[in-house]
Amino acid sequence: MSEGASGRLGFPRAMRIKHGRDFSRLRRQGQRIAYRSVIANWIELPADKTSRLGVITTKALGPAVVRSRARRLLRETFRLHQNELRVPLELVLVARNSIVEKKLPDVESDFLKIMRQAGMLKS
RNA sequence: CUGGAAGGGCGGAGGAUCGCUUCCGGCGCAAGCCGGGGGAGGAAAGUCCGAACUCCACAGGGCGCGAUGCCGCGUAACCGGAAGUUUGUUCUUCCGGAUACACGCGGGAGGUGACGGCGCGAGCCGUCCCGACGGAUAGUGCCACAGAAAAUUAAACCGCCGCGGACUUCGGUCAGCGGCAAGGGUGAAAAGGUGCGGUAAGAGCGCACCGCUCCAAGCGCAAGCGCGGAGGCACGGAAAACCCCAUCGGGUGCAAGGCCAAAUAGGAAACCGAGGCGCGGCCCGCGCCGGGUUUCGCGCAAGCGGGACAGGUUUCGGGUACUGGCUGCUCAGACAAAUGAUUCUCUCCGCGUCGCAAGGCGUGCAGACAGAAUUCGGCUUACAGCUCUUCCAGAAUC
RNA sequence: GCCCCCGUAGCUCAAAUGGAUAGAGCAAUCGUUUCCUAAACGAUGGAUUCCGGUUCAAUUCCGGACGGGGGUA
Repeated sequence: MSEGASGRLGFPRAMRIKHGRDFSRLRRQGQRIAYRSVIANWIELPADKTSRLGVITTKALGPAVVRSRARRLLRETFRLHQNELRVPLELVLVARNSIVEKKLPDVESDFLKIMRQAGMLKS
């Protein structure tokens, strides 16, 4: 059913959170953990659904080129590690200021630390 | 060769794997899958100008408001026409329009800022630089402080000169009545300047020269320049104060505006025509309301759509870098917003290190500024490094 | 994306149509008082966001840049 079962690591547009009400629902009702460059809000989904991701990069982060890069880093991180999740999630990642100078491995380690702390990773 | 100034050009190349997005073709009931093509910039930025396009009313007239203001030439998207081409209202080329009160280039007043030259001097000439440049004689107001006086019959504070008078130590002193714009002083600015004559002292009062104003041969498409002549000289500054004159501008902005399956609330649209109410900043004017007739559609979120032709290849011509044709590929289109991640090779540059050197090794996100959002032209700002042209300075060589 | 506003000491505000020393409160520093601190009193320093232009003269007028804030589906 889900692409995770086939081992592929795609991230098409259908897996993105687009609506403002979805964002505000997750920010208000979801679990929340912040670590270094990332804040995560999430809600667990039933096992037959696919995970969805939304990314928030505020204007305080910097100009457009900086915000775009932060968004791409967070999206790439989620794409590479989506199959390691124990259950599907609706997830919102918020970039913090410290992400600006970081490279992909740093962001990956921050993300995995949060997911491990939340007990969301497969053992 | 090194450094500086001004003005141009470029802003890595090729590949692999994993992703995103769009178009075309194929498969599939569909979700989607497979193959192929495309996928950020010179500033995409700031949103400072202007234009296209959109709807509001057909965008028209007046008032108000805003903008622009020497002259000439040039220019985009867009619009129209013709020819060729295409399944096509597709695409290409040419011609014309559109327009500048966007902007670019050139020129001319002006400033007299910098340097140089000429002249006793006032001043003039040359080179470079700046150059938002209608009107101060349409009117109203302003020019602080200082100064006697700050703008129109200019003006006597210190002065200069004359007259008669008083006093006198016979040098002059004092007050009075007149004349004078030369000198001093104030100021950003004091009502032409330099000299000679003239005079009681002075004054364009007279003369020469310089400047100014007016006329003007001739030159230039024009702004304008100006041979020559006339006038004793009038006209302070500021319109980036209000304002006057001329010209231009209606507002709105792709979050404009258009189409629409399903669901929800129950109305909505078109036409007819007396009255009431409202609306561009305001008016002419226009819109809305209730009534009748006809029709089934409208608003909101989603979706569709508005939405894209600018570069590269080959070769030819003209040039200082470059640029124009020919050929011919067909090429971003998202909407919590694609254009990314990892990595290899090659060159460029910086740093470290080894080496006499050539170069080797290591290191730094190809290393700067920066990410399309309706389109086009311009302006401005940011920018590692490479590179070209011209000029200037220094060093070396002939 | 599009459309609008605003910039004066460290902070909050002045300076009416340009005119000379840019002012006030709080804060800061120093001193007096006190055994010490606070309060009080006295004194001091500190600013027109930046770059050009107009003008004799610019916080004020004009142009540009920079920074900050707001509206709009």
